[in-house]
Formats: sequence, structure tokens, C-alpha cells
Amino acid sequence: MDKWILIDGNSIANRAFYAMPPLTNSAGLHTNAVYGFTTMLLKLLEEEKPTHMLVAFDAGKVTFRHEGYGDYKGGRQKTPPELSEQFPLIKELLQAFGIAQFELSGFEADDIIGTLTRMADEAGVEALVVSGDKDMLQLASDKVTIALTRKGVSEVELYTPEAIGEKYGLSPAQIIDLKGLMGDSSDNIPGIPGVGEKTALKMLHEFGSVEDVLANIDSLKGKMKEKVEQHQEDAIMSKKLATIYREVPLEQGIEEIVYEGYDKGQLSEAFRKLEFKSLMERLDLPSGGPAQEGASEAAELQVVSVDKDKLGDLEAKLDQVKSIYVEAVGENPHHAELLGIAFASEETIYVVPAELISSSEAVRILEWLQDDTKEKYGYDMHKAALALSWRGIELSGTAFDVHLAAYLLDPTDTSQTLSGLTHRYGIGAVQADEEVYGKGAKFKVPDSEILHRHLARKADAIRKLVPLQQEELEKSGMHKLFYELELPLSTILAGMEKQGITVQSDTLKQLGQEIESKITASMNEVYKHAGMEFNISSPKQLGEVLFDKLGLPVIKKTKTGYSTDADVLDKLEPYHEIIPSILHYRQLTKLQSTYVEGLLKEIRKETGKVHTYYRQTIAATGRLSSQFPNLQNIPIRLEEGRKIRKAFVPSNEGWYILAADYSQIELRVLAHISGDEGLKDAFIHDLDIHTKTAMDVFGVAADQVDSNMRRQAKAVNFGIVYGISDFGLSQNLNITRKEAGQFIEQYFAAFQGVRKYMDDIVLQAREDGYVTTLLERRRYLPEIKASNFNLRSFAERTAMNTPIQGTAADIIKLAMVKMDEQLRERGLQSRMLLQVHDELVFEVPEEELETMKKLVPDVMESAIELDVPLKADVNYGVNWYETK
DNA sequence: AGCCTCACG
DNA sequence: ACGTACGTGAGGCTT
Repeated sequence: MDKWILIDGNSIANRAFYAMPPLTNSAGLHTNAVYGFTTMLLKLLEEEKPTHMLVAFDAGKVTFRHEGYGDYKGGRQKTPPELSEQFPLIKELLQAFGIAQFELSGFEADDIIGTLTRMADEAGVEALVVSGDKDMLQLASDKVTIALTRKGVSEVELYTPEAIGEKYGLSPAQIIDLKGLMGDSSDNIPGIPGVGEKTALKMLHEFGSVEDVLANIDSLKGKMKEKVEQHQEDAIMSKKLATIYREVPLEQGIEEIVYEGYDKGQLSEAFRKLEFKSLMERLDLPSGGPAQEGASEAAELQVVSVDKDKLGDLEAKLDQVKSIYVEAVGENPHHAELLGIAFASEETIYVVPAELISSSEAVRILEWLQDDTKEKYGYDMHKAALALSWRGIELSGTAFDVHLAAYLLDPTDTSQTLSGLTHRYGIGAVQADEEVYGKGAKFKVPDSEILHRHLARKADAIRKLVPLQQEELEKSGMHKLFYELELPLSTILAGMEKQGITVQSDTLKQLGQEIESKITASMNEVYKHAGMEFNISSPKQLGEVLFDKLGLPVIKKTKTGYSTDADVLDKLEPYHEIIPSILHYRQLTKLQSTYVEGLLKEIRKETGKVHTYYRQTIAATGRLSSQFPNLQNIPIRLEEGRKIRKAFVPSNEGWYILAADYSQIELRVLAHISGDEGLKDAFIHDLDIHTKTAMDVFGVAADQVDSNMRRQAKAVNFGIVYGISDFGLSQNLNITRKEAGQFIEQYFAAFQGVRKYMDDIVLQAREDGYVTTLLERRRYLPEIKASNFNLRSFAERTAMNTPIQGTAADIIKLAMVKMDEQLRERGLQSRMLLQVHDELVFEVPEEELETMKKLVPDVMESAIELDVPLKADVNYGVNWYETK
């Protein structure tokens, strides 16, 4: 059975280029698109096993489409040189794969593919078209399936005619009509102005084709009728432009695209030139020819597996050890399994297996690890320190952390693995952990030889990465942020986590029983109103009951069906008395499963404590995140949930929980960075900021601000911090967009400095490609230049929000470092336990209460000096609940 | 594994 | 016309 694969080369190269992180070989040539292209090819070959394969490319600048419409593809951004330089490499690569490539002057890749799919249809052969371009959907048929790249390149979505029908309600041929009506800005196809996908689909569902729509203009109404009437010709021409030409005079025959598999030697040579080491390993290719620098270095890596006899060798070399790598596997460092530690000097890497580390023989090594005068570089030393501390080893002297540095250099990069970093910096091969250990249920620790080599490569990679990252940190002004804030903080966090916080299981269990009976009651209420029993927790079943059975109006839909979120339920409240019971049921089951049962599972039996894990390298704004359990989202807003906090108590008899939180830190930060006089003034006089905002927005005096005005003003302030949009505010306040727009206009008229800040920060982001916080923390916003409205708007709001949220994060982190210092210097027994974004929680012995009540807010308020005062409120009690 | 919902700042 | 508030993590359900 023949199977053809037809690839749109230009489209896939483009996708690969934008989807992959920048990657260059040692000569400085960009290779990320080639890499992405290659992984996609390998996947296709493996999964589809094609008999024929072809990659089609666009040829030349002018195609037959320009003859009819000179502006075709006008306004399109020029291909960046980083991508164009990769096309020759892709073509070479295809040759090495033995895959045919066609291009024909005057035609685009889709025309070539269109012609071949016509041939496939005629011959009754199965074909798969791979592209990133929706236009291709017009080629789908019984025989021809279209694979569109989803995110990245290796993930595709398959479109058969049925799938297209389901998604758009159109036949493949009607895709052309869709484009004819709505146009395509990326190809500069005009379509009919004012007609987007929604309107276009509606018209096609009603009439069928562009021609049919034009024939029925009279049945259209108002503005739409006018538009269509005025742009009839545009629609016809757009349809023509979007039509793939399927009669390209190909010189080659089908026999030329037969695929017979690749020649290992040729492919190996191509990969070697491109320096795709991981791919060579993956394919088990011979590394023929003279290996280049990186590979040979990796091959020559001197790895010593340390046993009892060799401990002396390592001890003698400790002074030359630059970097260490502690392998603790498992997501939760409090429960991680220690596999071993690699110690890298310039020429030799010693790997000490876990058993030996915990034995008494390794005492000199342990002393070295715990000696803060012995500086060491590492990767994720926070996790390492935590894993080791559970084994009685207090890791000390961390002078650099490659993981933390990678986060600061690009906090949105999700793959800050050592493997990813070494590839990005082109310094040789660390395999992905998944490759070495497998994933999920298949996880398995390999033989010690393989394991030790893996750890050794990591330690070696750290050693090489440090100077590169140091330079980058310096260059981007984050040197101080790294050494004086984030690095010290990582140690402090590990200490807080190891310390843990006591949670009384009795209190939780009793609360759980009360909640349980309330759940039963509200469940029965729901059943009674529904007239049937069903799973209220299933959005699907709940949707059927509410909208099909009870016939309530559908407010909002999700991808998979009816939306039943709290927002929707609130709006349904007037229609049926079942709604409050559902909301209550939801609230109670959330409490029960997440906060009673979930928290109980995390309590350590021996100590009665929970130990969260703060992640310092996740949030794009610089905030911390908390896991296993998340202690940053313990209920507080509703009284029923707030009671959970009663279970959080001090770990010593007679001690107290003390909590201090910043008052309006984000708006104070905004006042500082925007320099808005009115806002600054409000904080200097310590006014109630939401009341002040209400006065300005509604133009009334203080005594005329009622609670509703204050509530609305509060929402406006939130909106400002989030990067305001009239839509978002209207959603939040349940008002019209127009009203929301007026609020915003009023706000900006009153706070002109804030308006200027918002405008300027977006311009600055566009100029620099990134925004920064007060301490120079950086976040890149590549999508600020996107032509897609959504992506661009999102980036703009992020540009407004990140400096605010990020600076607030900087400030509380500073306070934590200073607080830790103070506790030490003053020899206090009090311990810092938790951070909740704008709040710090301590446990405090009675005799230190007075000191701490003053010290904590003092330190928080003086963490940094702004143009407005910082304010922190402090409270204490016998548990967390009482600190209000 | 992905989606929905909801807890927090 | 587009379709959104910013930043997270966890649990239950469905595929």
C-alpha cells in the first residue's frame, strides 16, 4: 500500500524557526529551524512509514498570483536572515535523508503539493500533506489528509474532510470561499473588510460559496450588505488568490519521489556538520569522520566512579573541584531519591554514588560540601541543598547556580534543563534526563556506568556554563540581582522549607467532618431541585442538567461543551433556585478535597509538619511559587474556608504565629515607577486608595463615596495593575464595555502619570524587546510585535503588569534576605516559615513577640526606598487564622 | 494528558 | 473583527 508524504518546506521551516529556541553551531550559523525540521522528518518517517516523500519549496519572488494582484503577499515581514541562511542547510539535509525536493519558478509550494494531491486522488493513493498553512485544508479528500502543525513542529493536528466539517461546518472546497470572504492578512489577501471568520462562516453556512453570497446580497442587512456590495470584486479576487493551482506542469514524475530510506553514513555526516549530537545518539549513527571539538571533549571526559578505595583520590583533588552536580530525582525534593554527586575539576570528574555519601567513610567529602569557604558551582542548588539536608548534610558555599542564572536570563524559558542549556550554548552533550531514566512508569535508574557518565557530563557542563552566564548576567545588569538577592534567597528558602510548619490534623479532621455533612445536605438540595441524581462535580453532567433538562440559558461555552463556572452560575441565579446549592456544593467539595484531604496527606506523621517547596524559577514575573502542598493559596476570602487556617499553628508550646503583609504594595510600586503625582500624594498621606480612586473616577467628595463606588474603583485599580482593557474590566464588574471604557478614561484623566507610564512601557517593550523591574529583573516579550491582535494585546498587558508585579516580588524578596540576616544577628529564636507574595509568616516565642511585632514591619518597610512609603501591617495569634 | 474549575496574591 | 483582565498550583473528570 503506497503512502505519500508531501511537505510544505517553506511553511514548516518557518514554523520550526519560530517554535525552536535559538540554536547555533560552533561557527555561529543558526540551526534551530534545521533542527526542528529534522525532528519533524524523523517523527514522520517513524510513524507514517511513507513509500513516497517530497518537500516542496516556493521558488523566486514573483508567482503567477502577482500577475493578477501586484500586492499579493505585500506587507509581509521580510524573512529574517537567521532563517534564510538555514534554507541551504535544510536542502542539504534533505539530500542526506534521500528525500526528493521540488521547486518550480513561478509557483508556490502549495501549488506543487496541490498538483500531487490531485494525482494521489486520481491514482487512489493515500497522501498526507504537512504544513502550517490552513489554506491547505482545501486539498483534503477521502485519500488526502492534511496535517497542520499545532504548537512547535512535532505536534500536528490531522484534518480529514470530516474533521473540517466538524470544526468549520464546511467542505474542503469551501475553505477557499472562507478566505475569499475573510481574507488573509499574512498573505495580504483583502477579502471583505469587516468580515472575520465568524461572519464569513455564518454566510457560508447560509449560502454556500462566495458566488452564492454575492447572488443573495439582497437578503443581507444594513452595514454588512453595504460592505459586501462595495467589495464584490475583492471577494472574487481573494477567492482566486486563495485557490491552490493543481495543474502545475511538473517536469518530474512520481517515480522521483519514491522514498527508500536514508543512508546512515550520509545522514551521520550531515548531522555532524550541523552538530546535532543528540540526534546522532538518538539514531545510533556512527560518528564518522574527525569528531569536532565538543564531541571529542565529551568522549575524552575522564570519569572516575568513586568507591571506598578511591575516596582518597577525590579528597586530594577537592581543592581543584569547580563544580558539583547533585542528582536527586523526583519532583518533590523533600522526598527525592539521591543518586549521587559528581565533582568536576578541569580534567577529571569524580562521581560518588549515594550509598557512599551517606556512609561514615565519606566524612572529608561531607566536610567540604558543608564548608562555606569552599566555593562551588552547581545546578539547582536549592533542590540539592534540600535533598541533602534530609540526609543530615547542610550544603554550603554555593557561589553560582546555573539553573537560577538561566531563569534570570530568560524567566519564560520553560526548559532550563542542563541538556537544553548545553545545546543552546553549544558546549557539548548532556543527554536529556528522559533519555537516561525514561519517564513516568518507565522510570529506571540505569547501570552505574551510564549513570555516572551522565552525572559527570552534567558537572562538566556546569563548569563550562558558569563563565558564559556570568558574562550575560553582567551584560544585562542582573549581576547584583543574582548574587545579592536570588542566590542568598535560595538558601533561605531551603531553610524555611526544611523547617516546615505544623498543621494540626485533628483540627483538619474535625473541620472535614463538618464539611462532609454540609456536602451531603447541599448535594441533596441539588438533587431535589434537579429532580434526579447525578455527579454534580462533572461539568458535563451538570451542563446537561442545567441547560438540557432545566432549559436554563447558555451564557458561555467551553471547547468541549457548556461552561458552568462560577461566573456563569452567578448569572443563572435569578432563573432557578438550584444555583446557590450548586455553588455551595462546589465550594465545599473544593475545601474538602484540596484543603482538608489534600493537606492531611502532606502532614508528616513523625513531626506533624508540612514542608512546601518554593520554586524560584517558575513565575515569569519573579514571584515565587509553592508546591507539595501549595501554601500560597490557603483559603481566606470566605469564612468557611478561612477556618482551614486554624490548623496552622506554631511548632512549640506557648509560641505564636505572626504574619505581616504589605499594604497595597503593587499600587505603591506603580506610584513610584510612574511618578504620578496624585497617586504618590495619596500614599504619602496614607489615604484609602480605593476611596481616593472612586473620588477621582466618579468626581465626588470623600463622604459621597458609597460602598458600591468603592468596590468599582477597587476593580479599576486591579485592572490598572493587570494592564487594563475595557473588556476585562467589564467582565469583572458585570457592566458594559462602554461603561468600563468610561471608567478607564476617567481614571487616566485623573492619573495622567499612570497613563503616560502605560503608554511608555509598551513603547519601550517594543523598542527593547523586554521590560524590567526596579532591580533589573528582565522579561522578554517577543509577541509585542506580533501581527496577531490577541498575542500582541496580551504582550502589551504583560508589559504593563510585569514591572509592577515583578518589582513587588523583588521587594519582598529583599525583605526576606534582610529578615533572615536580622534573625541571625540578633540571635532570635523566631523563624520565618512562609511567604505568600505580599505576606511573611513567622513562628515566634512569647518573649520575642514585642521585638518581632516591630522588627518585621520595619524590615519590610525599609527593604527598599521608594518615592512613596511602604507600609506593612502585622498581626499575631495562636494560629494563622487569628492573624487578622 | 488535557480540560475545567477554583483556591490564593 | 479580533477576544482578553496579571501571576500561580491542585483536584476531579474525561479522553
